[in-house]
Amino acid sequence: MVDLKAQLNEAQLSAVNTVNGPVLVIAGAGSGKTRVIEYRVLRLVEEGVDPSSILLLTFTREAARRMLERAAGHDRRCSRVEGGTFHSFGYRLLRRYYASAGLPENFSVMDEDDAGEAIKRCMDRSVQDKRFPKKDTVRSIISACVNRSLSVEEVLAGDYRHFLPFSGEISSLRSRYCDFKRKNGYVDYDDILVLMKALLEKEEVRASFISSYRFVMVDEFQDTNRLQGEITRLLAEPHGNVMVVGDDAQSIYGFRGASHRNIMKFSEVYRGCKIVKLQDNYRSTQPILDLANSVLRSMENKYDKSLVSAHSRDGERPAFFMFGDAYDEACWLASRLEEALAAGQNPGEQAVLFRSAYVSIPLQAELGRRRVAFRVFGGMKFYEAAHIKDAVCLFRLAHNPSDELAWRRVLKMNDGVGEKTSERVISEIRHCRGGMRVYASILRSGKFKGGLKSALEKLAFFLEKASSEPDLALRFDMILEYYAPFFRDRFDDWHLRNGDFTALREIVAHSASADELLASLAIDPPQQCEERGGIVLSTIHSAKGLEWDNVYLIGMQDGVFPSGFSFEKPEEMEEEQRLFYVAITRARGRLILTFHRENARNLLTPFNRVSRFLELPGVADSIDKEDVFSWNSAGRRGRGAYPGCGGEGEALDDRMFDFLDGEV
DNA sequence: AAGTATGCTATTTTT
DNA sequence: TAGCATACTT
Ligand SMILES: Nc1ncnc2c1ncn2[C@@H]1O[C@H](COP(=O)(O)OP(=O)(O)OP(=O)(O)O)[C@@H](O)[C@H]1O
Repeated sequence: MVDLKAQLNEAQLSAVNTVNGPVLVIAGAGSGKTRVIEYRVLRLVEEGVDPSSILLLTFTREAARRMLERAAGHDRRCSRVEGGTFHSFGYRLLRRYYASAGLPENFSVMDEDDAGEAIKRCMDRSVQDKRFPKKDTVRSIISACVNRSLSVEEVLAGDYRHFLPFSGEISSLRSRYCDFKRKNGYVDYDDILVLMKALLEKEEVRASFISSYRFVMVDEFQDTNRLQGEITRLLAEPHGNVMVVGDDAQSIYGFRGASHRNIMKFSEVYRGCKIVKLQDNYRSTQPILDLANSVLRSMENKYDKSLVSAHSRDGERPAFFMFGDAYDEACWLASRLEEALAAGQNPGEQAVLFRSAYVSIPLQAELGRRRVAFRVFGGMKFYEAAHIKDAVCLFRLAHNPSDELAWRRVLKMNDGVGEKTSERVISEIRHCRGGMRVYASILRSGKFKGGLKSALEKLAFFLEKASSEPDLALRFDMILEYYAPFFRDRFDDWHLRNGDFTALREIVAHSASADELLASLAIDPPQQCEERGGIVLSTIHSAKGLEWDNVYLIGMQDGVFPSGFSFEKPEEMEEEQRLFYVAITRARGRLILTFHRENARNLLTPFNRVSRFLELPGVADSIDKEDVFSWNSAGRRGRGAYPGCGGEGEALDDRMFDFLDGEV
């Protein structure tokens, strides 16, 4: 038995020991909320609760894996606890009850790319007006409707005023898109939640499935949306044993329909629930927390928190550096990281965080040049690259020949085949039923002529061969063989992209089934497939819940962080500020912020001012401004006299921000 | 008629 | 840099 008292403070202990009934744990960053879940799982299992009757819902699958792994370190049975995201759990539910959800057995999960293509296809028929929203915008609008439980009009009125005249058109497009999904057995991300909720309301499912989960825990509850809140309620209904954990000040997914409403209303929905507040911060030194507190205090929405280091840990004050351009910033940081590694620091304890993925590109180039190992989290995912998507669509087609979106992509790989020709071929096979042979025979039938004919014959041959190969890795090899000529033809840099296939093959080889593989590519995309270890480069969003000894927050330009898209929207500005709070509180002992002048982002709006967050009351006083422009890639010191950029420890003042508007 | 080359524009965060 | 509209080519 693990001695809980040695691992947890009193408040944590009371949360862990409240086994029955609803519990709300609400507390600031680094106060040990995740640890509460970990030890509560452990305690339940050690008490003899069947691990498979415990359900742990987290924000990413990785987070669940980490928590359960740690708990399993104390008691191996914990690894049998059911854990994952709402989406991954929902997917499993749909696999089991597909019929009740009105889905065919071989339904497939669309990623955003697929959803966009499907919408475009539904759009072609009606829309002419140039001012009509683009397919990706339509997708966001439709998604917002689902995630925020609003009508198209309401979403438009809130965030897309200029599209209000198209409200009717978008609504009908939405229903055409839904028809398309239903006819073709597709499920998009939002459908997973919608169908999941619908299933959980069915008697059949309640009796057999829900009742097998006797303890439900949800982490990061401040970032759940309305549907997820409902789902949580339904899961907990039979027994009321539900623990939710979160920090309203860390709500950073409002753009995706999440609302801290769920966590704020929890105690109203569950009257008499146990509320646990954790006061002590075990993660960071007090100087870092002082900065975080200043950010919290200057928020419009008052948070009644103040983070206090549990052991009054003192340490370095956060430092701020400015650079003349992105390259200087990258070189300086790369050097600093190299020094840290040379001094024996663990690369896995160095994290570079940024608001948007593109900010990290110069640093990636520089680290690559210096052969420093790093991993990237967030931003463009590996599986979204065109060549990977091509290979995956070939895989999908071999697995399920009624996958219309995969057909479109695969057909268009051929020269001379575009929108119209692929549509023609698809209309021939659309009403096909049966196995691959039926589809192949249509491709070979005399309906097609010339180059198209031979292309389709090759495709038919490949599909029959691949679909009859049971071994997934061997099937994947066939796919690469078929794809190779297209690949080399289409991508000049194909030799650079080749390594990705090796990585993809690894994933394929480790998958239990084609269904599992395809679902996990969509629902739980591998962030990246390169080697483990190395310095961490991550968007702040992807850094949620994590911590490192040294954190470098780069790209502190106003317009980058906070994002310029949010300037006019107070609610989004608050979210940006919460994001700043999240970023700061990832650091254990050292926090460094950097700014670089942008010379040529585009001619209209280079973001050359320092983030307004650094001007917030108390913030400047919590940060040491280091020598400005004192370092540059040429290794020169003090690149000339810049007004207001002088000496050591000088407090940030307005001049510093203003001079940047002038020519440097 | 359909496909493709070219040049313009907008460019966040993610299950 | 990708996606889209437009003009050009087959
Ligand atoms: N009672 C404790 N004694 C010592 N260390 C603790 C205690 N509780 C938590 N910690 C440590 O504090 C750090 C932060 O804990 P944890 O990740 O659980 O915080 P959190 O509240 O989930 O943070 P966040 O809100 O940022 O996700 C971890 O390194 C954890 O091991």
